[in-house]
Amino acid sequence: MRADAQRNAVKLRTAAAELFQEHGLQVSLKEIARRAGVSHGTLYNLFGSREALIDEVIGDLAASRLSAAATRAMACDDPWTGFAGYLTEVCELQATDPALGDVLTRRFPDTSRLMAVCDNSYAATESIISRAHRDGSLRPDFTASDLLFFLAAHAPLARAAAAAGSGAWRRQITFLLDGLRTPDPSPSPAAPLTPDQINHLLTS
Amino acid sequence: MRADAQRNAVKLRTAAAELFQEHGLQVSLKEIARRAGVSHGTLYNLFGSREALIDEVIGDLAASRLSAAATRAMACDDPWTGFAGYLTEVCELQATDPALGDVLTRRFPDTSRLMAVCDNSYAATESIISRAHRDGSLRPDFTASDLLFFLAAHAPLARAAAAAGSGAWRRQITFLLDGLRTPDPSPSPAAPLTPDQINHLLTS
DNA sequence: AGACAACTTGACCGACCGGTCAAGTTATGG
DNA sequence: CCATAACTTGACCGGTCGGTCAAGTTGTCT
Repeated sequence: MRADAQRNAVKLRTAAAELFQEHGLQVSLKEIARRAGVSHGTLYNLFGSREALIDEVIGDLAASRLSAAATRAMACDDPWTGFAGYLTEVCELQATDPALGDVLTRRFPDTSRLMAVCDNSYAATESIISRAHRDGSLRPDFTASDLLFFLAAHAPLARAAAAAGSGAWRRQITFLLDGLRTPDPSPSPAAPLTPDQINHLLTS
Repeated sequence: MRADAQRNAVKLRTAAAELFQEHGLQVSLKEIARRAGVSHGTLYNLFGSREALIDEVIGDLAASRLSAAATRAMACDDPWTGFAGYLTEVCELQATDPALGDVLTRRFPDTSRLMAVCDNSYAATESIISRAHRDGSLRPDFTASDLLFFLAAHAPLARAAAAAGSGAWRRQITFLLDGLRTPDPSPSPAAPLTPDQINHLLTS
């Protein structure tokens, strides 16, 4: 790769990272090129597709943040505290960084790394949840797909609230957590989604 | 108004109603005109703006459905059952009818009737909630704005889930309700949004 | 220095959107 | 039956987007 191409790639990556974190993963590619001070043709040359760009820019970052949250949760002595902390932390990431909100909702099927990140994260979630199940602190009918459903639903509003300087979303997770550690849970009225189902539901 | 104009208005209204209920209130006006078998110029002639069309098509329907749910809730002997039923019913409306999901989230500021519907609905919600507060069955820190926040967050996913034939959203409201009737609620970590704040947050 | 490959550019494509308006059509009242 | 006001139409405007590609530029290697 020629030196100038390398420079442009760097400019594009940083512009993309900025815009992704500001406005989510759907920002227009032309806008990214504009911010990078480069023709949009160059962007297509160097990356070929939005997915490739996303993968390069967000993949590692998302992987490290999510896995950090997961390992922190598992390192927690108390399974419930670990679970609650994990949920809170992930919501915080979503509120803070629109790109991460989009990552978890799996809206970008053709990003190989990112999908792997999702899968890892889902698996980690399952561990955290089942540890809390065994502990008896988490209601037994709550599944990883329920958590993912919740996260997907709250990402946009958490983002909006955070952008407005409000922590209103924290109230929601407090309510949810109280519902999840309840000693006397109501019967759940429907079967949980299978991983395939929620995957399909989110990507559609 | 000439007879043919009247006919076209009817065609447009029904086409709009269909598309609103299928895809939400943001469908393109040209698409509505297409489905009505009429030029889009005619749509602009007869209604002038998307807001006017929405108001005419959705206003009454939304008002009647929402107020029906609210009166049913207040008619309930047990305040908690009334509250829980109201929440469930509204979620059901959102899951069933994308247009109603959009109504509650106040995304259409220039629709006078619809905004009135929202305000009425919000007031009704406050009554339902405060009745349950007085009763002691609902945790005291839960406000109407919390409910609206929840509804706004869950509308899109409930819709998607329902479209996929899944009642997964019912699980979420079960968790929430258990968190709301908890005898030993956690302290809420942030102030609730004021009506103005949540209004601004949703319309932005 | 010069040649050649690597790279960049921006015009261009087709598709959407909301919105306007002159010109043509049609209902209707006298 | 016809004049006219009411109405409809679709081309057009300016804007967005993703995406392509011929022509021009520039780095690099000998």
